[in-house]
Amino acid sequence: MPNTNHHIPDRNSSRPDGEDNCRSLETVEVAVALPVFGTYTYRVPDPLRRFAAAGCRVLVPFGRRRVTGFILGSGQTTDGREIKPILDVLDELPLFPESMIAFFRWTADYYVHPLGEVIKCALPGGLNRRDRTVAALTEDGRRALSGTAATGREKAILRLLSEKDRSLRELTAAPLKPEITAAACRALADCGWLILKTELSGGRIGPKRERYVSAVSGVSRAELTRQRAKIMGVLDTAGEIPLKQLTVAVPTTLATVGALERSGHLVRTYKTVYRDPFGEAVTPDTAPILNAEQDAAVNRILQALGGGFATYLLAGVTGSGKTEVYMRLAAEVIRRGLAVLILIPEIALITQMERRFRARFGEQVAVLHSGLNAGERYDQWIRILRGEVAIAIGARSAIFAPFANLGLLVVDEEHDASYKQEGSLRYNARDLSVVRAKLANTVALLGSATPSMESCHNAVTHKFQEVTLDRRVERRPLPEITVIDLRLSRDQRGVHRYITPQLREAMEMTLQHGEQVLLFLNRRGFATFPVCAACGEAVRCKHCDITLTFHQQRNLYRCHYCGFSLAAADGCDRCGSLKIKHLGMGTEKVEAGVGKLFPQARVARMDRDTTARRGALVQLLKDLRRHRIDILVGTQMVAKGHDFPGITLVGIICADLSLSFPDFRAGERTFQLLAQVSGRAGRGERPGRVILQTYNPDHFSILAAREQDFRTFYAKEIPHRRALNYPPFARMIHIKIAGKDRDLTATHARFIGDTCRQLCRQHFRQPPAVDVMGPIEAALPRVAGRYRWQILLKGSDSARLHRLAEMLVLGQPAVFGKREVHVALDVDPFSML
DNA sequence: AGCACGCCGACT
DNA sequence: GTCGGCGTGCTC
Repeated sequence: MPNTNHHIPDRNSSRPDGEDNCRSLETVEVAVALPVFGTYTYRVPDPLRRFAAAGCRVLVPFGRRRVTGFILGSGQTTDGREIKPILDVLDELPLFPESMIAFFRWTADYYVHPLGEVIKCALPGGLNRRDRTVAALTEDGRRALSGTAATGREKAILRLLSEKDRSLRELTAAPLKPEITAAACRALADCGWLILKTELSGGRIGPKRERYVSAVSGVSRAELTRQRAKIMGVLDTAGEIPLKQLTVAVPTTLATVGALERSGHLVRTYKTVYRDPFGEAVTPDTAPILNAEQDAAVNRILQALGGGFATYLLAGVTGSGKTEVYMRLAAEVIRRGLAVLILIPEIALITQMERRFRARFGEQVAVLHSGLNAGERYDQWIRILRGEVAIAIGARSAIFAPFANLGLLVVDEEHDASYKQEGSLRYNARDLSVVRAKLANTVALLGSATPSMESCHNAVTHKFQEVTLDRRVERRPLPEITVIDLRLSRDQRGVHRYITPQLREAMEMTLQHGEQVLLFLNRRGFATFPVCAACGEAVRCKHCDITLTFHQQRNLYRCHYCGFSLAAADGCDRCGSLKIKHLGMGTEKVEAGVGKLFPQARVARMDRDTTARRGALVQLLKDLRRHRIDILVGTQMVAKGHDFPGITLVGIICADLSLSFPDFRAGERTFQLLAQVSGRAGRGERPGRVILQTYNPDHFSILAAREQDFRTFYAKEIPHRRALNYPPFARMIHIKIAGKDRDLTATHARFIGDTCRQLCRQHFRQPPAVDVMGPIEAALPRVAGRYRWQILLKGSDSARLHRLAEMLVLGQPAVFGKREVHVALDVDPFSML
């Protein structure tokens, strides 16, 4: 039977008085969903008063528009200013608990981001309602289109509108003719050729309503046809069922059902249902017996539960059974009537974790990630909000899950860069989890085999409590890692250059034993450095300062930064030669080479190119598990937390790629990546081994990865961080400046740098200092046609750093107000490319 | 964000 | 002289 939607009883819309003391607010404080700092006070008209509560969305007048806002609480008295009334309350019940408002405020403050935008970002998408201006052609306008009164430019606008009405935003959007401006449209409206009307748009996402049918008893069925009698028979046994289910049971038309309704035999009703994001059902499991180490870890953290705020760092080697620790703690938290939030870096791993949790905890689990469609996401949110689930598992955005009674926050693979949101609100969900735990006065648990430098430092300085799992479950040994010096095979040609004899031998042995091999190379495509053999010119991107990557499968050169591509058949851009040398290797080349070396083996590839299609990744993982694949070649995607029981050999093709990144975290990332991918070996019955090929066999990141010991790495890395005053000793805010005009962007970058230095001189006369570094050109000076500059603010006093950022955002409108140059702040940056 | 206000160059 | 370009400021 297909997965049917769960039925939810509809709530009684008349709320008992006194249920919530907020519901008598005369004025409310509202954060609007716009890039506006500060909040606003609105009056609540009498008829809306019983609906207005903290956490509800409202429609408010703002300037001459209507926008969505969020009620934060009761309003402040404004000094004699006009107070406008709210126009509508958009939610019957609050969309988030009042307790989360302090968390939203903290987030907005820390990341120097407008509060309303933070809340909008936190909520499931598709809820925002706002006015938009729509242009429609008038009769006069239609005539002007064929007449001579209108100029060419005016006719271009009118022609667009002759097809259909269009919003002003759509008309003035960049890809459409740049000469279309809002002002020009307004001028046409003054001529009477078009009219501009205001429409309320958005907010389409909401509960799903499904049609149900049920029989009415006591109506004579003597006259019914056989078909209709059969329908009634089904309803008699099934009771109230979804209409969809009825039409499956009895192939029938809606007209027949309608006729039966009119004759009074059945009634149709609507019910709110949840859209179900879960795949196949899972079989329940029972908790396994913990080993002594796991048991000790669980007990230590159990003692902290209920004792207020604390952060625990669970440093457990790969395969040490961290998930089981999370599940034991979750069980206890749930037993106490509290909720558990679990953050996982990637969707593929969420699915794995979600299945394990559903096997243990059944229906009490919700998921939140970008793989859900808008409706599913909304429903999962509502289930959490109503307290119908006790566990939510999700990606970084799930840090905003609307629990009012959190008892534990878990961040798995806490070192993972995926917790850092890039884009407009650049938050780090791992850091926010500690903040949220503090505000909820509860425990945050950060788990990793390769903890970040920041978390290690917090453990060393006793801000975090460290709990370790040093051994794998069932006494499985950690894989033995052999380091191979790639410099020795520099003279080799073709595949032998990157598959050394040692790796090849190990692969042969593994395949002979019927075991699986994982080959890791952190670069996709076939060749990463295509060069014309005739003129020596590299194949470059038109819009970025970077060489393109050759993709054999699609026979084209592609830019991994902006998506630009060139057909391989066209040859060299400069001299037209068709002879292009494919230097630099990616996973595609490794896959091809390995296929030739082991023609009898089944080789598959796992990278962004092969997993882009929905469901492709899950299929790949399934094939691997069922041993339909002998050798899997992949990028960092294979390094992350997966449990591959059949893999006994991991080959790291070239360990150095991430080491050469121009970033102070390059060493840390390299260590984490190598230790993690090594951890994929020997997770089943048979022990694993790793062949690690590198040009830098003596680099401490690589040596530490060989030991699979984050403490070794930490001890070596920390002096560098201290010497250069990098995190964890200092905090940083990264200012990114980008624009299409080279000179304008550079000039503006210098202006911002000068402004920062001036503010520092004015406000921070005494130490501790805030260093303003730059502006310098970004490591990739041009991406997608935009010139990029950056300024780094660095200081050990986080409060000062933030004051500077705030002064920039609030007190220096010229910095951010330039139309041609985009300026963004990145607090605690992860990647500084 | 989006809209109005206000200040400067190039046109009827 | 004005039209319309864009920097600046404001939205309860």
